[in-house]
Amino acid sequence: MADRPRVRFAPSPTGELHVGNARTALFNWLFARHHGGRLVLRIEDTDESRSSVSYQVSLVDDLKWLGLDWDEGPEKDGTYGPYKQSERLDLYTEHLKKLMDADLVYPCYCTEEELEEERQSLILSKRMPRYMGKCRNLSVSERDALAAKGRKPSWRFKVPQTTVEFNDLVRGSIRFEGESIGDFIIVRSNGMPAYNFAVVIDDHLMAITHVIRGEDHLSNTALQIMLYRAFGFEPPVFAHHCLILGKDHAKLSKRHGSVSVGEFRMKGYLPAALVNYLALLGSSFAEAREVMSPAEMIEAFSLDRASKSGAVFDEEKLRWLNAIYIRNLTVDDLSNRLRPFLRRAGYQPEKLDPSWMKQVIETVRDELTALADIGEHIAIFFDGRYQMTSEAAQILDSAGAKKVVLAFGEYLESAVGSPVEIYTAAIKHAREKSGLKGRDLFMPVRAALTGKVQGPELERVFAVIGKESAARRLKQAYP
RNA sequence: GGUCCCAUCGUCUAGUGGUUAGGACGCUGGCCUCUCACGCCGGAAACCGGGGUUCAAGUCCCCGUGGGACUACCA
Repeated sequence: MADRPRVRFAPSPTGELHVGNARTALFNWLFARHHGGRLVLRIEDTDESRSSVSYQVSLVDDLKWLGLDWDEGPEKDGTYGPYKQSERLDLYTEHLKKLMDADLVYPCYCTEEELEEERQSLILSKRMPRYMGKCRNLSVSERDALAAKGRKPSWRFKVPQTTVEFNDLVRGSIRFEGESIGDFIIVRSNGMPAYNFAVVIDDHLMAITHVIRGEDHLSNTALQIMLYRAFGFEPPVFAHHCLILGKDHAKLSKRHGSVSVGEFRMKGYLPAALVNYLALLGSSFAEAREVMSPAEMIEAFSLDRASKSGAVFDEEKLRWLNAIYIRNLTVDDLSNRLRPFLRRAGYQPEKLDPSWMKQVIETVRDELTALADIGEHIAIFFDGRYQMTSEAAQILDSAGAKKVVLAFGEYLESAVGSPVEIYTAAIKHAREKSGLKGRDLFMPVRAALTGKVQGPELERVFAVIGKESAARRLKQAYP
């Protein structure tokens, strides 16, 4: 293996960053960092109609959010730029000329309608739908005639009838027979390079040593290797990792639910948790540990531990990891990250007392599995927000419960001391007054105080709510 | 249909010829506890099928079967 590998992540800015692509980026990142190589970020925006700069911005933003930094690419100058395909057009033209001179390509004047027609008739006759090479042997006068009609040609590569074989780093030896491949377009009639053409030129010019990408590119590899051969370029090493699947075992897509990094971000997943989860999907590390820091992942990463079969995305497991990461955050960090989610839940974090808020967060953090869940957990701390559930009302609906709550409230009126002291004494008072203990003692207090039958330790809840608010709530429970 | 890839608990995976087939999520029983969560202890749960090779096959080979990807002037 080259001692300083150069790898690349080459997304097209035609949508939000998909978790599958994020995982490809992660694998490339881990590979580069593990081997002390370089990661190139290249924007593949040759589809003018689908690409947009706003997607490019969000893509770059999501990668940064995930903590996956690159060494060359947008915002990072390098000697192999530009790193955006739309800025490399002259390079493609130049390379097309080389193939023209070598007579390895030809112009194709077929319209999309004609091609579609051919495809349909091939399907009807149960044959493989592929381009049959109609324009391959057009004479000069025929070409001129077509051009005179105003037709702009696309350029097709003359696919050689050879076998293509290569060694995939995760899958081993793979071979394709040339006959099944039709002459494919390398430059479109609008002058833009097609994917297989642009990648080969860019990967070569950018001195990419390892192409690590999803299994969905496996069959493209054959076409690309043909182009490498046509140019006389040395192909890079290929590694095709498995795809992320949905519950139905089909490639993960929008219809399966959340698929973009942005969506998971909105739901309140921590970037570290998402990265950790993605690393676990379809790959394993030497030490069978599930929770790993980026440094540990870099250390243990190896492509030959990448699995070959697809991996079903399991949000439950992501949630579990996320909860662990949330618990490991400092309270200040958690508070900062929670702010936008609080706002979205209708709170005004900037108007709340920071130390009080810190106490609230400390109290509920153990039950938090995603940041966006914060709203439902902290309602009990706000007088105007907590609501009596039917289970709680049921608890309150007994003579014993009333006795407990009244006694607890009675003590509060003249109580002095710290909240914990007051709480402890009030409970003691209620116990003595009612003769009840355990569940019968605590549940009524909890129900009256929070309106719910479950939640954090009562003592902590009381400390956060405070004596006055507690007294008000008790009165409200038994007006 | 064609080409290519893949196949261990429901899910993510360990396993590289000899294991009681291990771990994690989820599920579940218990402990902790006023409750939930956290935490701790336990449980159920898998080698797609058939042929070989071998003293021995989850592991190697072949054939089925099943699943997936690709099959665009998208990447």
